[in-house]
Amino acid sequence: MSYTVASAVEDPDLIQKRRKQIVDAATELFAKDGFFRTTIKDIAKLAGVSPGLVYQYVTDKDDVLLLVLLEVVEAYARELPVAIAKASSPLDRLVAAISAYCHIVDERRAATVLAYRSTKSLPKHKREIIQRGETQTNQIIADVIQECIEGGHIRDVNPELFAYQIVMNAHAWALKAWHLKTICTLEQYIDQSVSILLRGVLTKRGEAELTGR
Amino acid sequence: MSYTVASAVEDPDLIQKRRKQIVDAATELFAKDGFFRTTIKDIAKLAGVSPGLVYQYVTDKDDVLLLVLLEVVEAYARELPVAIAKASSPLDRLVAAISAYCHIVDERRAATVLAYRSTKSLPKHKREIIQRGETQTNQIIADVIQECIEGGHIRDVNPELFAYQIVMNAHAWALKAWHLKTICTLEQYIDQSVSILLRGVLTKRGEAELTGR
Amino acid sequence: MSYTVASAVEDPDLIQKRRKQIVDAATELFAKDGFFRTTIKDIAKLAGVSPGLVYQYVTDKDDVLLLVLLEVVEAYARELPVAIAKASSPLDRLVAAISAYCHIVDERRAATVLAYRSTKSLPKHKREIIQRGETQTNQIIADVIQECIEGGHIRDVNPELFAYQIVMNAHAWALKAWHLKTICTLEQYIDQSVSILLRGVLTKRGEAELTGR
Amino acid sequence: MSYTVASAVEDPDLIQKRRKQIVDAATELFAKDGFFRTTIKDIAKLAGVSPGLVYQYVTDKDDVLLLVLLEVVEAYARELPVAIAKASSPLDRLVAAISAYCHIVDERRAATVLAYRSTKSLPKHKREIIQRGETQTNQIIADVIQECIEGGHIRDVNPELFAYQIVMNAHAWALKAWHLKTICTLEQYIDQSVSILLRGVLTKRGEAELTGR
DNA sequence: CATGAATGAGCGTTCATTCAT
DNA sequence: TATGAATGAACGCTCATTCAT
Repeated sequence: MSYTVASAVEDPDLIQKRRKQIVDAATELFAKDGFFRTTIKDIAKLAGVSPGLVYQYVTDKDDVLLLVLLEVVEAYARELPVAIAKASSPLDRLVAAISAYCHIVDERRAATVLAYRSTKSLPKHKREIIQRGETQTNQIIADVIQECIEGGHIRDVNPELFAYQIVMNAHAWALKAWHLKTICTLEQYIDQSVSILLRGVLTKRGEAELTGR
Repeated sequence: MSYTVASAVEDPDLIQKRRKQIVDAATELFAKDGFFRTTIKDIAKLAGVSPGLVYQYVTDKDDVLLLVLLEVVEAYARELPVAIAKASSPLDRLVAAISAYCHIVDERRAATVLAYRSTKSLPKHKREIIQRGETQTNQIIADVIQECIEGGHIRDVNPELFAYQIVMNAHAWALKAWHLKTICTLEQYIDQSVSILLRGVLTKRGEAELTGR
Repeated sequence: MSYTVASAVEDPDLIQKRRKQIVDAATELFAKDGFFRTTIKDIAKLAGVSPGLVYQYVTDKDDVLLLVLLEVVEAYARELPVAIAKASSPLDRLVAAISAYCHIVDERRAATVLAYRSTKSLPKHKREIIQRGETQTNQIIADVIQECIEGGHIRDVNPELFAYQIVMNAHAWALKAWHLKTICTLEQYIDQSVSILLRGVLTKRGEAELTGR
Repeated sequence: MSYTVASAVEDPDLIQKRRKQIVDAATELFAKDGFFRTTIKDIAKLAGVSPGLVYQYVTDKDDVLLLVLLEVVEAYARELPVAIAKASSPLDRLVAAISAYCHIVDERRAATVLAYRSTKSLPKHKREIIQRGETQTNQIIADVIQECIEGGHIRDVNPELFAYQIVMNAHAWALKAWHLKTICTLEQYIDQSVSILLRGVLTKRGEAELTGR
């Protein structure tokens, strides 16, 4: 997930501190009002700095968005492996992945929606940085799937594709929260997701394994 | 799907004709450049009318977006029932729904992505009009699911929730086309979708029914 | 002196009218405060239009400057031939050129100074448009000089170079008006200019010709 | 050429050293990019100091310009007398002045152009400091002219005015270098300048004197 | 003395919207 | 009805200047 956003300031600690202020404020405002309706002045004000200050840590308004989306993508890449690591068997890892992804999304609903709304507002090059990050996170899930296939726990589906279905299923919780929240809780959503997504691919052995508990 | 977008012009035929010009142009441009980067002038030019003319058929730039999204939502509501009607058994209807929805999405990839990006740019009231339309379309699928459950073809899942999973699965084809297109064709995508989503919920009877052919 | 400054407005009469308003206002302000200290808003206000209007007739602030300088350069190209045409002999034409150029400069002192201050503020390409116009005007004088040389009225100097000296001598009246005005009138300036510049190059015949009157 | 640019620093040696750094850098940048397009940061960086440091030796950005222009004007005042002193007769001194001024200009073409572009950017008071310096340098030439007149070498022209013509003739070499350089060398330029400017004012005696060699 | 992060006023420019024709 | 010129508020961004360290 390599990227560099240029800054006029040298001190790395200061850069980190200021960028956090800016990104936090921007995330909140972008999520609430959208990228285009949010002004740099709004962000600066909420971050408690001057508008000019922002441009010492960022080249563009685009860059602010990039930083915000990067933060989201990195949070996924950071938290998902941790959740998976707790499970010991391949199948448990897969269940954990489905469930964990939904939880991570739930914690960052606004930011996840933002990613869908705004990634395309980024110039091609910056957009690709985000997409690369996304693909890498998906790969983590695809690897678990691959492992399950090789272990004979689930049948031979396209791992990448299945990973995408799991991811999209989780994202749906954020994208359609306005409605889903009216018909079920997060835990119910996860249960039905696991039950449908997983049962659709389990082998006999996998099935036995899962119900044996 | 009731809504009214005010117009200064009286003649309903003219309103329809002009709005079609405007909406067609806007759909193309919004999809390509996004709502905020598209100007009323751009739309007018592509529609072959003057910028002032637009405001005789629309109150706002927002209104243009509303009209565009309404058109998308209505297309779903129009085409989905047709596709389902061709199938004779409940289970076939469900398979048809999953497949048809993917096809409809594929034909309107840009517009579907647009809906995700831009619905939130609408003021609350207008946004709800769109969401209402979406919910109605989902209901069509939920009804098919309900029918399958009652017929004992699939087990007792939450119909609304399952409908959402089917819808999101289709939308994913548009939202992640940039990557999915690199790993499979639409038909492969549909196959794996049906296979996973459906197998996850089939009852013994449903299973027999499906493999019996 | 070909050039085109793009305009969003179609009607040529309107373009001409508005551009005149804008250029007149800009010329006054640029001359008084300089290009960089003058804002588009200042220009618009003095021209009696809105700031946005300016950008319907001009692409850039640079373009305003280009238009202003073009007007100056064209005024030279327009008025100089007229003044020269009145004289019947080559030598008279040369005297007329020296004198006329000074008068033209005097009438546009501010604009002439502006050209010296600001031409370099133009991007290379636009700058060259101006320089081309300047060179063309110089050529008019160089031609008269050539004619005088061929007629044996003045000795064999480099016509282009001598033309430049005549031009610079006139420009000096604008560039150093702050001081020259304290030591002589325009007519005195012209007299001494003619007397020095011309006497320095006259042949015997030319001398006789001139003093014979 | 009295002037004082205030400084927060006391040590005169340091002031001189720092100001030289600043002025050297500023001269280069102003000449290349113009006063307004050059930022204090640019200057500081090229001078190898911090932006804040600049403001310890200067009150204003204007002040930097003043210092730069002062340096130019002083260079003229310093070098011209030296060149003249070498000549022994009044007429030789006049020829030397014309020639030397052109050489001095040639060595500082960029700075000379800068003076024309930017002097007016100075507030009235600071501008007058520069103009005073300029006038003093001109006086040096005017004095030589006066001497020539009194000695009967040249006829009775307005010394100040003639001095201006000589100065402008030299400045032209810088101002119009973009074109003059394409038609002659500096030496050719000087030759034609001397030949035209001088021959225009020589008395019989002066003429004899000059051709006698 | 020197640094460089921080400020904030102000500029060029865009564009939704209006309205005379 | 339709046009398109005109408006002006608002935005992204720059940079001279200040000041705590």
